[in-house]
Amino acid sequence: MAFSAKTEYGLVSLLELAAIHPQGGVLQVAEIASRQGIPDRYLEQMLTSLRRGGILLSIRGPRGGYQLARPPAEIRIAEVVACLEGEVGSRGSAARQSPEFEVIGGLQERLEQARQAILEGTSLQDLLDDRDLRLKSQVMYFI
Amino acid sequence: MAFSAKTEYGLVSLLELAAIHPQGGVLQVAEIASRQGIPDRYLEQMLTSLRRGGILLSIRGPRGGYQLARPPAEIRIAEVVACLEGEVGSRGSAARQSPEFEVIGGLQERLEQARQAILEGTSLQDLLDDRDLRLKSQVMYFI
DNA sequence: CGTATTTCCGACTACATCGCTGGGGTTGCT
DNA sequence: AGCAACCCCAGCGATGTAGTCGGAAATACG
Repeated sequence: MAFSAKTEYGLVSLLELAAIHPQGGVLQVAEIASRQGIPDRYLEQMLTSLRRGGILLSIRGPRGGYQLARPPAEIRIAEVVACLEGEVGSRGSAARQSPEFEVIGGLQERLEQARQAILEGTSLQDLLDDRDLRLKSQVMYFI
Repeated sequence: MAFSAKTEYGLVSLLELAAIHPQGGVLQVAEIASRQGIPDRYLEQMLTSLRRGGILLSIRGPRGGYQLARPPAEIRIAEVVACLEGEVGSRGSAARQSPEFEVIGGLQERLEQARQAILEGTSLQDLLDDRDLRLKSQVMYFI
């Protein structure tokens, strides 16, 4: 199932920050937003969530911005997604109590576990490597 | 990710119908609805979708109702889910075109494929077996 | 010290979707 | 004919999503 815009925007921003992390990179909201074509006042909220979740650090004032709190290899995507689309409590309508509903619930659990396994097994570094691969093959195409 | 109520209700109804399929079972909307505590006028719509999708057959008039169009082993859950939560066209917001967005898109594709693999690999018969197992162990508990 | 720049916080709006209800129409058994 | 079931579709309230806005707090810089 698709990510929400919140989650996409947050992940894209983390990718940008991860790309320049070895240089201790800091980026401003407006910078990321204009580069990715995202409304900057909206992106602000996602980056704030990520800071509250301990994934980003922020620097206030002029020449401020955001940077990763840890190296990309130590940031699991599961953590990021939980941080961005979480906080919507009260899961569904209390799950009916017939054996049939329980069976369906079990199926949903298996689906959720499969999803979680992928998100847990993917780090920001993995996505960064993927991006670099795409970038490189695009360059190859130009030659 | 969680199923919508539409999908849950549809699957539960199919389970009820599958349980009595060997007897060529037919059930009426009101029957299923009251047994599962679902609003009957709402359930009607799901069963109509399933009929349009070729998963159910309907019999009109008095003594009418719904029955499976095929044996439960030949009904894959993927088909059912597609039928129930489909028909929402215009996939998202045209997917931004930066390499970073493409990487995220790739991740979403992998998630979707994992989900689809489970749904494709599960038949209505599998869920029915699961239900019978739960039913049996509940009986054991009473003794 | 003052000002400009940046993040921080919370409220607000517009729009879509979801879960559900209702009003008839059609079919077909008896 | 008459009733019992499915059929179609229109609408409604609640909720969530995407995006906007106004202004407060922090801080680099002249």
